[in-house]
Amino acid sequence: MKQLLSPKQVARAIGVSESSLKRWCDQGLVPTERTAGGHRRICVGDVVQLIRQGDQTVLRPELLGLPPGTRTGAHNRQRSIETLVDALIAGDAELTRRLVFNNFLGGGTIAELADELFAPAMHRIGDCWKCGDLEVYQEHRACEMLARILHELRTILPQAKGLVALGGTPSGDHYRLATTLVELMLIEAGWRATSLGTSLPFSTLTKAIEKHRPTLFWLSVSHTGDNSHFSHQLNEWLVSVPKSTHVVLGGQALGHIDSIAGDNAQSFHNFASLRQFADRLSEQPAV
Amino acid sequence: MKQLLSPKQVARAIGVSESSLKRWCDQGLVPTERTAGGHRRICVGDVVQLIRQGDQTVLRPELLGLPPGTRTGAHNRQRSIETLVDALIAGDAELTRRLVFNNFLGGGTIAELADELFAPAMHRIGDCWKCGDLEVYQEHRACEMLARILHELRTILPQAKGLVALGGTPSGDHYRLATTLVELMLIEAGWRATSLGTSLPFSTLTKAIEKHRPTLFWLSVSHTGDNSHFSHQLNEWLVSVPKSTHVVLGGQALGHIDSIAGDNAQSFHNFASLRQFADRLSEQPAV
DNA sequence: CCTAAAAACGTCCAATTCGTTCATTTTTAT
DNA sequence: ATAAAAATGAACGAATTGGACGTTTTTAGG
Repeated sequence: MKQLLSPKQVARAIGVSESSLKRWCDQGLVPTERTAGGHRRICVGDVVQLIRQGDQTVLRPELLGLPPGTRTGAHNRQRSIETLVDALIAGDAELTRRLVFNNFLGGGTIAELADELFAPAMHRIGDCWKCGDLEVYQEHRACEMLARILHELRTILPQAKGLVALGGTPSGDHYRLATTLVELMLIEAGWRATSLGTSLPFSTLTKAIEKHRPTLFWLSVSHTGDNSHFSHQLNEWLVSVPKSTHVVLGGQALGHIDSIAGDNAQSFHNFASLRQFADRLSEQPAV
Repeated sequence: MKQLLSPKQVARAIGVSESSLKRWCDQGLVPTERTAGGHRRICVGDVVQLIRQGDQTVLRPELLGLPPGTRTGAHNRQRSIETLVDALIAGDAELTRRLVFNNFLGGGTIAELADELFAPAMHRIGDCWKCGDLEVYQEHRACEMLARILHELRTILPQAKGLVALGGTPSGDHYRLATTLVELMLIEAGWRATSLGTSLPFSTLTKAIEKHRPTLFWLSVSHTGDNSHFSHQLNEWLVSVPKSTHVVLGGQALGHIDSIAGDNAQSFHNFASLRQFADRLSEQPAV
């Protein structure tokens, strides 16, 4: 439920006078709702947008339900990654949350955040895991924490009523983060995106597409059992997808796949390019 | 035929105080009927009209649309479950959220919510799935939606600094909801509970316990591959857990397990009894 | 049908917010 | 460097909000 705040609360949270905030509301810089009596009500998501777009400093993040210690400003991405990795491995949920929110409020799209922060961090954790430097539970816990924070971010993203997108991961692939990130990114880009979850057989993907007729369908492939078998199944499925649905593929495990069949399927190696593709689709809704 | 709501219900739905709403009714801003005794009754249509056309009186339409549970009557719960199942199957995230939040804010603990709402609903969905009445993606999507809402609930639970609890699901068990529910329930009960995630090998559980020395460790078992093999591994692990950690077991798949080794392990069949056990543990922190 | 608990009534009041004006500070242009 | 323009923050009376209270109506359950 979107939390509504009074101008005074918002003003105190971001450290400006109530007068200025009211003026911004009246100028349309901040989407404002009104009570029947004429009092302004502002929802947290819009405040967050204001903070991200402008260069407002958050003085009292706790008033917005954001983690304490949240500041905006220049961030060293490299340092952020390292700190984040440490926090994730240590299982420090609070620190993780603060780091993510700091980077989110500092501006930049979800796609950038995914490419420059989450992907490198999880990649690094994956490496440590393979080297045996990490316990399984540490890796799993890290994913859990990030997933939780992504869900939290989702609640403060403005929800548009754009085109429909669906997606998920194929059978045997239980990696949830990537598909959740795609969902978030598309929502930020104005889509009505829904992640169907993980480990979905191709047959049910077909059913979902038949039922919801999405403009975009993403398949996040982080892990495949038998590569050639998967490749075969994938291509068989791809050609069966109706032309009205654009299929996009992504994920580490795609490197092992030879070719991609179907003339409305494409694979992407980062979130930024996928975002670009999605934006182009949105601009020309006539398919 | 037309649904009538009390001022309190409408007030909560649109996010204003009951006083204000009553004033608006009396000013004629909201068409209001009266009972013989003088109580106001507002019909849903008028509220949505007030919101839609409302020159500027948009607040929070998202809570509208259901007769909020007046009391924990069995009748009402039954209806809640059915509505929830429908919403989950249809993939209606908004309605699902509304239902869950209404039931939570209407009073009752997480344990009650889990036993009386989530468990029956998911059980029903599981049944439909087995009967083939449901697509795989519908079941997965339902889990995704619920998981997201649980994470949201978590953010509004007060975080205490009580005893430490860890938990998760064993290898091969990817069912996330149950372990998340236990985590939530324990947090509500004042614990510092962390779910380590799903599909965790017993060896890493041991490592986690060694590292964090939790007072309580839960294992949520919804799915086991080979029952006898799992049973053997489980019992072997149980006896290896240090005495300072109480292990609790739960989940549908536990019915297939014969016996439970270890004198500090116990199994539970519902959330309420687990909650009781956790409360007793909290009261006598000296172990 | 009757009883007790829960919800809603009407009223009151302190706190908050409204719209406006105005002095002060910051930015921009000459 | 100076003046004009724009943005800020404080102050004001009027209006709105939301919580508290004791009383009355509705509802749930024996």
